[in-house]
Amino acid sequence: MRIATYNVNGIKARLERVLEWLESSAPDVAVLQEIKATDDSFPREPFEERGYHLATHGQKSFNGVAILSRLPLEDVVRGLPENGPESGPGIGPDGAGDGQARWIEATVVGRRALRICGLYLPNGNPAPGPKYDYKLAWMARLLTRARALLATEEPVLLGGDWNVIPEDRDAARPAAWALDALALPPSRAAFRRVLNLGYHDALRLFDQSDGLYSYWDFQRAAWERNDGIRIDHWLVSPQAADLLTGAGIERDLRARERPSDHVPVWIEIDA
DNA sequence: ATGGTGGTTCAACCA
Repeated sequence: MRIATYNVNGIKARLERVLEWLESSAPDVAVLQEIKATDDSFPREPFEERGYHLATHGQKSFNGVAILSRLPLEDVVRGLPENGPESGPGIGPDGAGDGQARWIEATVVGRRALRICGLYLPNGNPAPGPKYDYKLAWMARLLTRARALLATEEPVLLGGDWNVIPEDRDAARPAAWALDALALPPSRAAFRRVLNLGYHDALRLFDQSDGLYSYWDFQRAAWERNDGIRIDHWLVSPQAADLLTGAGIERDLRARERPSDHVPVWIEIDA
């Protein structure tokens, strides 16, 4: 089964690109981020006509996540649970913990049942500040959820725009990101805490090379200069890692007309 | 230090 993550940066503006990609890449399941649409305004029909089941968790103007699947989506959960008050600030700058639509999960049953989570982790800039506090609090909630999912001993896939550059080798110009919320040590440590639970960075199980990027800024000709970063990831549980047969980045999509600033990252899983 | 580009919604925010 081929499973992909794609930050589309606006489903309405990107609809044709996304439909082309579904045709050419043919993922069985896809998690989308930054749909920037409410559940009511998401263009469902083009996806359903192409044989995809669809679950959205959207909001007006910003954020928003979705899951597409050729197989039915079961037990859909929208929103990341809050931690208790003992675990630190769980609310964002707007006072809303789950007011931002950044998390969706569902089960897809092929030959195995897979729990698939799509996430759009807060950017966190500028750091320090309330937005960075929100990022770290959100990552603490994510860690709690990741731990609970691990306890099921089922294959779990955490895919999306993590807004974390895990290591310096994941940036063309690491020094330029040293003080950015995507690369600050607390961001990297919170990302590693998920790995330390036992999850694996799927791409790194197959490719240890430098120069693997999933995002190039629209500004300063970042794509033309290959000034990229790797921030879109699949973190997979041990039971899911057992089934993995490949992973990759669809870099070429960044060169198309009116692309997203992100490209899809996929995994292939024997399930 | 600033501004560069793009999406959404409609002056400003987010990335």
